Amino acid sequence: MEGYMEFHDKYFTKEELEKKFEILERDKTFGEIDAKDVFHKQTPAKGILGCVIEQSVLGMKQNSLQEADLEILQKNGKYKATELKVTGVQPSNKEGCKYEAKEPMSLTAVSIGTIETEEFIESHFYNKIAHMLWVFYLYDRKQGQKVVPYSEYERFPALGYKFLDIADDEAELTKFKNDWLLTQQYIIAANKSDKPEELYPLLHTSIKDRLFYIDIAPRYKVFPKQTPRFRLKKSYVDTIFQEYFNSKGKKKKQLEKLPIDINSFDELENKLRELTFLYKNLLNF
DNA sequence: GTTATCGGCCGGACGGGTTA
DNA sequence: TAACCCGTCCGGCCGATAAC
Repeated sequence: MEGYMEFHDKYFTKEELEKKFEILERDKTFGEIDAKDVFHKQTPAKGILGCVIEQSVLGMKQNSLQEADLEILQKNGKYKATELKVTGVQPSNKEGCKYEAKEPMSLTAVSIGTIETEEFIESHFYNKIAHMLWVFYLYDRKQGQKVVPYSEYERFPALGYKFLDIADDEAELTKFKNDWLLTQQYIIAANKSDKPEELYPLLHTSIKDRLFYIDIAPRYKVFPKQTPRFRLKKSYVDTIFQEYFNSKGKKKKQLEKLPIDINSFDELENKLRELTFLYKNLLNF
């Protein structure tokens, strides 16, 4: 099919998407949003809410291709590959906080055998996070309900959506790059040892204290075969949600940011050491 | 100091789709 | 058709805090 544009229904302008997604901001449940009745015409499976968005909101056909969900037309006439992510929030007890992220967001595999030779800017990981469109919903437990069965997902209300272009935010991208490099370097080092297979399982444990925005799960295991995957930490997912939810309706309000630019825990520790030194000298003075 | 309770996080199970 | 891949979901552990 090279040379031909295969038929796809995933091409949109940003304005088209915003128009179609208005329905997500009107306090509707997914059952109400589900015009195509995906809930009852499709075998209950994980990711059913994503299917409702794709089919009932965007009018796409069911597809599970291993490629970006959406292509969004830019001002420059080019299309921008964008990942659609549907993620849940739950009621929060934290002060001044109605909802909080429910879970970390899994992204893509830590491909051992590939990541070693990748450049960050061309990596699978980068391409997943560069441009995303997040849809939020309330994971609405009934009294005493720990887990909500799939059959009840249709009563979950949509809470809106947010475009997230990490690729366009250099400071944020630097932090993700740092996390990714720690992962890559660990795998490279493991490969150089006598028993790489014994070191792969220790990946996350070994570097988690230095990871800023991502974590890695599950642990590498040969049998039954388990391959580790990058995830956005729950705390990161929550930050993005709060940023959206707090500025919803009102004029945009940025969350407080550190006055200095810190991109890794190493840098943070250095800064703290500087400050400690500074204050110690002041006190001795 | 010791035990009970809670909540967050780690990491692995599940299961559908894809690939060899 | 079996192994593999990957996104979602969730059990259970562990550390913090409360209660004794």
